[in-house]
Amino acid sequence: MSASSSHQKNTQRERLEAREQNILKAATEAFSALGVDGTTMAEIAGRADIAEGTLYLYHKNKQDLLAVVVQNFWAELTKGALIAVDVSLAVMTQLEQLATYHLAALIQQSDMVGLTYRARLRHGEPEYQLPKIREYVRVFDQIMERGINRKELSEAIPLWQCRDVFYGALEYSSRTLLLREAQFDPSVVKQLLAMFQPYTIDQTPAVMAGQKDTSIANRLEKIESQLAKLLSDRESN
Amino acid sequence: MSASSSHQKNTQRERLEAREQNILKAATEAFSALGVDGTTMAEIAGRADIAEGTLYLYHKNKQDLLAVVVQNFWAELTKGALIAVDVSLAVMTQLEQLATYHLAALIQQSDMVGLTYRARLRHGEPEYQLPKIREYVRVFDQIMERGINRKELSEAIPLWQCRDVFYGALEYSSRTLLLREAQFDPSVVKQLLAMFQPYTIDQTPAVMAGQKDTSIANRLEKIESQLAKLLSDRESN
DNA sequence: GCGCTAATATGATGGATACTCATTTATTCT
DNA sequence: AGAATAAATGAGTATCCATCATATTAGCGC
Repeated sequence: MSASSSHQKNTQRERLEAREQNILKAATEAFSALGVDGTTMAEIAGRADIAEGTLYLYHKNKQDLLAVVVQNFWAELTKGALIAVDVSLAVMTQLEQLATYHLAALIQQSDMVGLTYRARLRHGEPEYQLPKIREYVRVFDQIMERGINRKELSEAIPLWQCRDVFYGALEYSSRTLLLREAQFDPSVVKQLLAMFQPYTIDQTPAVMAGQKDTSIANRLEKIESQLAKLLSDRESN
Repeated sequence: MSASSSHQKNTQRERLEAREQNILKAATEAFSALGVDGTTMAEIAGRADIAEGTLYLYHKNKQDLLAVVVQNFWAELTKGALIAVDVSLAVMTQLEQLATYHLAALIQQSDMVGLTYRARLRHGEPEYQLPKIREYVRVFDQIMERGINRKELSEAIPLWQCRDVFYGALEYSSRTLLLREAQFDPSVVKQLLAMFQPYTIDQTPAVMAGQKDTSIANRLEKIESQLAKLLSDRESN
């Protein structure tokens, strides 16, 4: 029956897929624990229960395997970020959620940050940027775009510069926290978001500001009309 | 004569020092051009015109040599930063000078950033921070301290978080600019500094704002009271 | 079930490189 | 000048990435 043959095929494919996953897991754990230079291909092969040569059927070389490991990490991070951000809330709240998620992830999986820097170095130099990281960064961009569409953020906001401030500050903060052997610190996120405040268009205050203006204008108008009345009275005398 | 012997000693020491400098220069250029993995000890030895074994009289191993190269870079950067910052100017201007200097340096010597990440990885893992980098970072801290002392910055300013925002944002920005093959962009510095504005205590504007407020409020009140008097006088007539 | 073919897995092997060490060369001191 | 000390050398070693000829397994028609 075709079902049986396709079942065979599936188990075969599944075995290959499982092996692929085994290698990925083994490599991730090894790189993470021992560092890139501390990890030999033999070590990875051993952890994945395959021969050293077999690794090269799945990955061109060590650098390539590292890139796959790192890309996988950022892809998973993207999934988590999309879950962590609640699109229905205010944009600044979404940013807070993303920042919190990002900072916590960097602290918890700090090894991956180092591996990411290492994976970027292709020997054909042009300081490549990994596609999965681009996708991850898009989560931030999407929030900002929503903010502009919803008129919660100024259209004049310099998007890419904000992005660099956002991710740059969080990465450096995570390193600082790790250096102090400190835990996640929500004040980092709070301070960072406060710096974005100037770009927000606070809905209610806009109205309040208008009210203030009208109150001054009203007082001025009243004064003007009273003055005019007085003057016209004086002239008529 | 002792002068002659000391002269001998000096030239000897000078020769060793010169060799040390030769090695440093050769290693810096090689690492910068070829990357850490692309640079062999033989390559460095060749560029420094010495035998491979001689390298190991000056540096324990490749990793150690890399660390020296990177430390030297940051030490030079510190010198430059201290020159670039004019202590007599307003603190926000000093920050602008430092940011400009830092961003320009990162763009111009972007290889060094990658080498720095590589140098941090000691095999005895604890994510060491290089002393010369700490010194460099102190330039920022000193400016901020000055700002607090001079009452140009709020005492409540979260120092280390600002530091991470500052350096994190600039490093990420430099990467973005390089990725776009763009040049130095002063707007990056301007936008970044604008985000620090809330922490400043603007001297003259504070007074001016006070004057404006009191002046407008006072003028309105004065006018209103005068009007009220006139009106009441009119009524009494 | 049974060959035949194609796909997959293996580990011995080659080449490259970081680092060592016995030996050689230079320098200092008397 | 000559002994003693310091510096330099490069052949040798161990390790590791990557390859490839060989071995094993799976797919499939009969």
